[in-house]
Amino acid sequence: MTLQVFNRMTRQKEEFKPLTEGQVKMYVCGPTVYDHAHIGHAKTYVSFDVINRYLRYSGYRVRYVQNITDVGHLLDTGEDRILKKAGALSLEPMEIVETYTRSYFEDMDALGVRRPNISPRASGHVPEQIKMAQALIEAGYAYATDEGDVYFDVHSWPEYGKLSGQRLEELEGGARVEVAEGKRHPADFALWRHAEPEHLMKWDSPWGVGFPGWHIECSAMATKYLGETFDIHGGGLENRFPHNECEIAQAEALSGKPFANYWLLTGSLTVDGVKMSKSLGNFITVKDAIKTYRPEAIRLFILSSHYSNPVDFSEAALVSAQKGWERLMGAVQLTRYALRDAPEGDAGSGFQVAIDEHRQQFIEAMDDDFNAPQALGVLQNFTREVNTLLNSGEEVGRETLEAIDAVYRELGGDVLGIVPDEISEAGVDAARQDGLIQLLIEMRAQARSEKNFALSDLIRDRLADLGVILEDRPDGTVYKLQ
RNA sequence: GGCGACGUCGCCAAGUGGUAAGGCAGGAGUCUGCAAAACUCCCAUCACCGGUUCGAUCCCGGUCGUCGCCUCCA
Repeated sequence: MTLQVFNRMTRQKEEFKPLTEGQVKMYVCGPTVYDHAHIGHAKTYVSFDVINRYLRYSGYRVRYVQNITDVGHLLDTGEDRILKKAGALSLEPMEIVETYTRSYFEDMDALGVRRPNISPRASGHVPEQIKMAQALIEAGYAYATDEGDVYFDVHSWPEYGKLSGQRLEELEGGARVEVAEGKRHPADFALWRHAEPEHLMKWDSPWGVGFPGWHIECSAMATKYLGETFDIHGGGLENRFPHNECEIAQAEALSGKPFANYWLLTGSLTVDGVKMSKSLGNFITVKDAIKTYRPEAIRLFILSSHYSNPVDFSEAALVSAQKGWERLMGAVQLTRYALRDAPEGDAGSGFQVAIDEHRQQFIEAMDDDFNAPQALGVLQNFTREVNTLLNSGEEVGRETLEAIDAVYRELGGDVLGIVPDEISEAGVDAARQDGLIQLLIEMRAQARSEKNFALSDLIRDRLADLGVILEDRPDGTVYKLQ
């Protein structure tokens, strides 16, 4: 079976065929860097991270471009988000941009999100945006006003609204926005805005001093790095209208070609049933979430529902995800313990059938529009079988153990990013810590053999207080770090 | 009002025209010095009402409800 994806543009599941055999060009709308990222961002970017990872696992070469919006994204008051923040903190706008860009990558790194191949900034691509606006004017799709603003003329582009199913007539009726001076139609959107003298981020242009509109950066940068047509355009569903719609209009009006072949949009994250967003103030930052939960558990929580569905955040859901993750990791750890002094040879090779089966099921799930929740189910079923095997008392040879470990590393690690390569605490002397714990385990074993259970339980309890959990197995005692 | 989704076990969440994965929680066991972990067993007819069909949770229509977008948001 080949990869199928649900294309929001055509509203159906389609076979994925990249423009160039073996290569995928993907663009995902990135964040506006005026505040710390929240877990709503995490949902979108972890989702696309897994899509990126799975495409690579499937053998594709991927060029993944995700922009950083650092100019032009206005509040409904007309203020630039970044300028507003800069003014409030008496900082240069670019200090704000730098601070939150770093913060964003810090958070995504912590969540195990692989960095895009290119993270272009809007402010670094102003010439490209001006050029595109100019071309749109020349082609008759945009017009400049006396004030020095440039607007896209939505009526000149009959396909405007095709992604979201919006019709211009309906928009007119529902328009609550104050119509800017000089617009021919309320739905016309800005490609370029003139800057007032006190405005800090501004550039020269054929229409005077100003700054680019929000939507045009994505069209300009996606086209620059991926070409006039590329394979996948991603982002959050809430940006479908007007942002994605405007991107399409700008790019396709100029090129006459499809902007992107497949539109993959993620469902929003809600908190107590309400969308988490900066403007509502009900957001939980990634930095806060990581203080309480393992990054892998946060990933598992996000991957527990399909990327295109909305997901409701709750403490209970996170706890449940973390427990589920611990169950998986129990088997991973058991496998790696067994591997330490595994007998050579292919004992237990009958298990290879189960390995192949589950690997196949996992691939089938992911091939079906990146169905991570189902793939996780496969991994959990696999885990039950692994636990049964490793607790059976039968000899399991190195070959089989390595094959099991490979499943966890490749599917759980490389693809889903929830199984770390090494189970150890960062920043501590792992070897010394391990030695000390082993010493205590030996002392406790001695106490147990003398039936001194008071002492053996004391050792276990005191270690548990330190976050070291001991588990007695027929073949000895193992430990887990909490 | 318009556009787009969704409504599956206590919670989260996959899925299929032929009586429904998985995780969490819960109950009963096995194992254990006791635990923990693990394993076994138990735990849902899929919002409601019509229709199509031999048969629908999955297809169509309607009702109710929830959410997103239409205004900044990933």
